[in-house]
Amino acid sequence: MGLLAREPLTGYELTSRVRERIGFFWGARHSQIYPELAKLESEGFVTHEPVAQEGKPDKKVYSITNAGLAALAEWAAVPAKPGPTRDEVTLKAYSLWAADPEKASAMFRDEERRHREQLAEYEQIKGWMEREWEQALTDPGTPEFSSYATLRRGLGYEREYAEWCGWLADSLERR
Amino acid sequence: MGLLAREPLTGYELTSRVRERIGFFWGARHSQIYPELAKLESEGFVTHEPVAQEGKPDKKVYSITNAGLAALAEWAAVPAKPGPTRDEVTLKAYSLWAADPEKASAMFRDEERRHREQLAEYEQIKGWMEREWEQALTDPGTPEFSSYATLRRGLGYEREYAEWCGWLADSLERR
DNA sequence: TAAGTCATGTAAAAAGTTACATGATTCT
DNA sequence: AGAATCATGTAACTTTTTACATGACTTA
Repeated sequence: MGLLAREPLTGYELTSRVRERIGFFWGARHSQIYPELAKLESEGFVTHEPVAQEGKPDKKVYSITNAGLAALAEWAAVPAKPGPTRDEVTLKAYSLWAADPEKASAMFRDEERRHREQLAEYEQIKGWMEREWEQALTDPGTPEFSSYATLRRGLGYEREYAEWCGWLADSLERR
Repeated sequence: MGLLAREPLTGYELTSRVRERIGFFWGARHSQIYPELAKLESEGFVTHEPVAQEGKPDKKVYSITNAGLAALAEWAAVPAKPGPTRDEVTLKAYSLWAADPEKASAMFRDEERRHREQLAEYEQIKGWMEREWEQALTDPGTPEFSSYATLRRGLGYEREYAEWCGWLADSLERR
């Protein structure tokens, strides 16, 4: 719904937006999205308009309703109950003492590289946002500011993760 | 299994260890743990010994087998496939533009406070580990080092999260 | 006397993933 | 010719959570 509040989308587009735009902190497959859209529609939070297309299958363009936007605004400011974070890499680190140090350090080097790549990508996007959205970013009431805020979270997360992986790999190599 | 590799435990103790020791990066309730222990036992990765107690219910003390330790060591150095991270707080931030800025900033201040508290707790434990485990922490082949490594991850995670929440709350208040 | 700890399980429900199913167009 | 994109759904399966179920002892 956070995505539909910004622009009307088809289920298909929603699926790719989830992956591309909010993938680092939320995930959902199309098999989850289509039933969820139907459910949200039955609750009055979204509506759809059928759009016929030539040369492509017909599609259903979903948009958020006033009730949906109100529910979203309400939900966004209610404290989240602490759900369990699950990080398999950290879980592996907890049993690393039992593993082969060479394989382990290689694994963490690789993990570090991936986080640094992601970091570089976010840094690019951040630069783009600051150039393109200059004005909007001064106002927390714009979707642009919200996007920028979550991006900053991703940036910090990846930086911290990469640094930790690097430190751990260093420690394993200097044994 | 990562916990059982360190010390034999009952299902009940395992449940509390999961919460207390690895809670920030992994979660499991007792209703998941008991069947899982039975499954691991049928696969030969753990065994249990019944222990009769006076004044308390009898218990089953589980320990890891050689096969279990080998499987754990193997698993620990195999790259984790990137499972979906799910962070409801960041998801909320993505729709913050639609919410009441005052409620939103209060929520993020509160979130910040919680992360700072957790950070302080981890800092205490870190100090304790560095004092108590001085020797073991120089050797990545010890369980102590692994515990220390995951704690450092928690520390970095909480610090970054708290800082981001603070930045976001500041931004919302300076609107 | 009420709440908390120790102790182990099962059942039902919710959530999420993987696989099944189809089909035209466009790009390589 | 094969892969990718657009497009929407369902079914089976796995995982996880919440609730049900029991019971003695200890502490406030």
